[in-house]
Amino acid sequence: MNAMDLLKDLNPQQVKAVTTGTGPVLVLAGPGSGKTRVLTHRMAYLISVMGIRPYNILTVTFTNKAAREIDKRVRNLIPNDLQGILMGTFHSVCARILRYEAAHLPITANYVIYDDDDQLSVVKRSVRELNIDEKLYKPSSILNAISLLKNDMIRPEQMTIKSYKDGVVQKVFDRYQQVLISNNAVDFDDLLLYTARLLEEAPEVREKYARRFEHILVDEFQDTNIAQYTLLRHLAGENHNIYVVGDEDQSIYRWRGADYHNVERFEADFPGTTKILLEQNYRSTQTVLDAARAVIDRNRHRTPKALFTERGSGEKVHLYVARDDRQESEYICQKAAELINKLRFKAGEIAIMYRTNAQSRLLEEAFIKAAMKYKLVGAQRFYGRREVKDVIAYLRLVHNPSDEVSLARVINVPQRKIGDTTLQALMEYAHQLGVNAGTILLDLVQGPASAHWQYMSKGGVNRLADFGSRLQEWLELKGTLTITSLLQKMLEDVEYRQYIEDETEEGQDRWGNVEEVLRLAYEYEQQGMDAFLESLALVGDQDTIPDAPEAVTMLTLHAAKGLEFGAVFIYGVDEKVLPHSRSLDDPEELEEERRLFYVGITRAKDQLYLSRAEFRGGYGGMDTTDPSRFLEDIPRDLLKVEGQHRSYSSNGYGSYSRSNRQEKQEQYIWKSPPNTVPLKQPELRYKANTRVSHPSWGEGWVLESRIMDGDEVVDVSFDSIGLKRLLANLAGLTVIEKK
DNA sequence: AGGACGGTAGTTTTT
DNA sequence: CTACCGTCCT
Repeated sequence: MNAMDLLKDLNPQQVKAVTTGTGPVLVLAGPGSGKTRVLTHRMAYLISVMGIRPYNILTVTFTNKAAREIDKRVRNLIPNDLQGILMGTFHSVCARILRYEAAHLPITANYVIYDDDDQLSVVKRSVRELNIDEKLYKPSSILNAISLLKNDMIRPEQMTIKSYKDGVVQKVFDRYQQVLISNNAVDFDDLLLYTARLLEEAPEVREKYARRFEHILVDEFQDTNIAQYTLLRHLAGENHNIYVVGDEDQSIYRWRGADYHNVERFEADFPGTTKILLEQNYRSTQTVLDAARAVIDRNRHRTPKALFTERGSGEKVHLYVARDDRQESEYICQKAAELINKLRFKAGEIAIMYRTNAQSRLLEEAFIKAAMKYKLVGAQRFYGRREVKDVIAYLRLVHNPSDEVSLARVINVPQRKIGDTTLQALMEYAHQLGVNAGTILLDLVQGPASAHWQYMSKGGVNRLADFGSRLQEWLELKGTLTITSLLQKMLEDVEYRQYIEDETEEGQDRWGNVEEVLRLAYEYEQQGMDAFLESLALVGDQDTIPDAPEAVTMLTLHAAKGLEFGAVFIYGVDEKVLPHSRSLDDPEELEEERRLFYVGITRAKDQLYLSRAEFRGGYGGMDTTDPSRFLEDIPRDLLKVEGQHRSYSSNGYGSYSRSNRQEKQEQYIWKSPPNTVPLKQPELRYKANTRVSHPSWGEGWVLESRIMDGDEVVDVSFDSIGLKRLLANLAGLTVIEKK
């Protein structure tokens, strides 16, 4: 492909970004401005115009999805020209480097990667061994602290101890790391950390990679943490050809260690950086962009961007103020139905976003009631399922018998009468001798001849030895069988199927999940166990969720990043929800909440619906709310307020705490009775024994119809699917005949 | 080893 | 309010 063809569909800013010279480049790309487009065209430009060999290019992303997308799009531009390129997520690139450079590390090349659950179990064990009170210091909070320290590349001994808790974290951190190393395991953070340290401390390794990667490209740069930034700095140290793309305004992972100040650091560390702004937006209407800009402009430490579009101003932003959160969810459901039925929106073009997962519940209820299809993003994870983890743990154990976390997971699953006491005794004994439980287990296979036999409990030792010989056998088979056959053999040996597949539907599902793992294993026959386990650990299941274009998407604002929808609803734009109550006392966190709102707004192509409720279900009863402070920043003339409640006297967004106490009193009056002016009871549109027709379920008989909460609720027995409860206003039923 | 009870916490989650 | 975890009891 020649340069002309490559550039023909780009705007001037994009052309500049794609064709700029070598050296450090910082592309700040507003939402919808063609960030991925620029990155992929730049890669194609490097290879086909500048003649760079793919082997000398490194491209890193945060998600597998992004990596796949970029790969696909570059191949589209320059087919068959990517041989030798290294492209992948930070974690997978690091995993590869570490496998290759294991000789420099405290682990061997067949190390396993621990996920959150595994990490937590190591922390728990460490906490117990150190006699720390789990009530006072929750393992999950300690783990969180450890993770942040690792992201910042701080070793236990480098910590500043400001509180007793810091001291606890320090001790656990130290122990935790020892356990990981002795298990020949790394956690997600270690992948980055080990690589960053390796490049920092081993000049010959650093030079090798820094020379190879003549050009480095980074996606979503604003989300890098210190470890990632450090490793990039070292990798780019030789050639300085580092091309980073990002947007400070979309940095929403501070709590995971991401530090958008890396954008500022970048300019300082790489003098002569070419900085390019992409400000033309191809996604949203000008109204949406103006609202977004009004919200984000109040943040500091950012490069101001003037997003513009050629799409025209479009519709106003809808703001709906509901009485309570239930009504708010019903409103959204109803509006979504309207968009689909009246405005011919595809359900898949509609998304509902919220701050916390818990908020999805009322929405789901409303959708179920209205018989509307929806899909929930990020609810249940395939790899998080118990049976999947069990099966993987078996495989990991055979791959790396030092892995005590996996051993502990499977040694009594299915039950082998090896209880906690026996296992603890085994591990303690092993640690005293400075070896792993697996080592002892395998030695016990010799029976009473084993030097360790007498140190185990009488009852437990035989059962341990039994499991040991199983493990021994599998280890011997490992070299001869394929992954699939080995896995099948193991599952048969332990009668795993009988264990999980009971008569229930759930049992069937579970076995189905196991079969899915087997199927995945089959795909890795050629690449081997290392690659298979690595991909299980590092490849999320984002794309194992089937696409459902006929359903409305419900997702958190975080999960919405990088996506776009024709119509976007943002649910719960109230103080303490967005911004979240936990962020209120920290200005940095408030800025991040603001970015989160910004990300949500800028997902919308045509229609944006913001909603809030004057009463919201707290932990106990109902709480009164204040409108989100972010709403105040959106100019009134961009909004169309659609709420139907209370006075709009104060500022038009529903109650606002100008005179809070008085307001509250007033609201309580409002609450009881709930409808001071009783809503007119709508008349029943459907009666029992009426033949009706539904757009998707066909015909059925009305069994009963009544008014609930001011809505007509109809029970219909459909010929196709049986009994359904529907809202008359939304279901779109037509009467066929009356009996 | 599994069920019942009680206490406690209750954001976001690319890998 | 509920969902989850740990503990205790059978």
